[in-house]
Amino acid sequence: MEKIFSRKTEDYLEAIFKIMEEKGYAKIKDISSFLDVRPPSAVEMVKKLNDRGLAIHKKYECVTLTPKGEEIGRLISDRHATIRAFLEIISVPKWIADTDACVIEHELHSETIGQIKNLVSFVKSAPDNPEWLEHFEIFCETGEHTCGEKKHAEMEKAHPLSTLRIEIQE
Amino acid sequence: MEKIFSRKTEDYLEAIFKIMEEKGYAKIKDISSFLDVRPPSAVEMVKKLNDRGLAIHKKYECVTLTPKGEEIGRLISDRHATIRAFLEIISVPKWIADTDACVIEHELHSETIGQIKNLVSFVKSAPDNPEWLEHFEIFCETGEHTCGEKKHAEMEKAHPLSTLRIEIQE
DNA sequence: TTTTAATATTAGGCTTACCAAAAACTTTAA
DNA sequence: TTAAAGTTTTTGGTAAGCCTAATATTAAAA
Repeated sequence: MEKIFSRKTEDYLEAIFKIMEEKGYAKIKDISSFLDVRPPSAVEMVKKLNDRGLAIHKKYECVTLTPKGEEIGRLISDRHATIRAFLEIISVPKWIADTDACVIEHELHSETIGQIKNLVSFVKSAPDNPEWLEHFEIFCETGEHTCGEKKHAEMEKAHPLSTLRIEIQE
Repeated sequence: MEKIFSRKTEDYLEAIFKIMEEKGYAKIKDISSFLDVRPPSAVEMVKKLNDRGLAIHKKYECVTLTPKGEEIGRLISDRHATIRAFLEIISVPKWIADTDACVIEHELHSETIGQIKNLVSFVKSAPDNPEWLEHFEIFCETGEHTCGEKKHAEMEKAHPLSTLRIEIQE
């Protein structure tokens, strides 16, 4: 599938998809509060989705997705889950993982998403919690390899996770 | 640093930063071809950057960055390198890694970038090419853990890398 | 059933960032 | 030093998405 849809189009399709998963249909208000926009914005976009055959909507009635719209909604939703799972694996706090997944779920090449998916599968299906993940976590705290033979003098210290940093620099 | 700058603002600052790294200054044409936009677009944005104290530009003259603009340009440029390095570690082809890095280098929480940076450091500073990376690559091809004890029947096959897929689904 | 509250829609406007065409300026080459 | 070529700027327009305020419709409560 070529890149055809704008980021916002995908956002709306994903939102409607998720709302429909729960309730079977979506109202304008559901969509606008899900995406944190005002109702007129949702109306406008839903109208476009309808015209493009991605959603079905008649005035004052509920919104549903066409098969095509649903396909895209599900795809983006899956990407979201994949990216989120990956971010959690590398110890990004859940709330950040979720919003950051929103940000990067669009526009990544399928190859990239595929590899992230692989990494997630690799870790989750590993015999146990793989050893290197523990090593990684220790590395995050200390900047040292537990099993380390070489010392890396010129190596920067790892970037510690902190929930309290307000001013953030990298 | 709070999120203040639009994605495009950051793109322009990064572009000017990189061009300046090479030549010491940037011309409108350099910027517009770097970002693949037409000169009037570059002129327009450069004017804004100038007004916001991020770049210096007088009519018909070269563009340079102020210290503040340079700081941001460098930050984005670093993020780009980090993300790209990560994508290459998980076997995303270079050309995809590069364009995808462009896409996700903006708007990610510092915590997230920090953890990706940690992962990259972790792998690159590891005593050798860490064992699990090899395992991961084998996993990508076969969907199996080499050292695997448990079998995961319900596990999906890994998503193979393919340079030839035209139609892409996940 | 009628009033009220909630929701949806329209109308009109804003901002960002893009573009093409034309005009202004620089640089290069004759 | 003037003409041609190249670059930059201005002008005027477009599209996507968002907003507020006002209006229309539906749903709920009296």
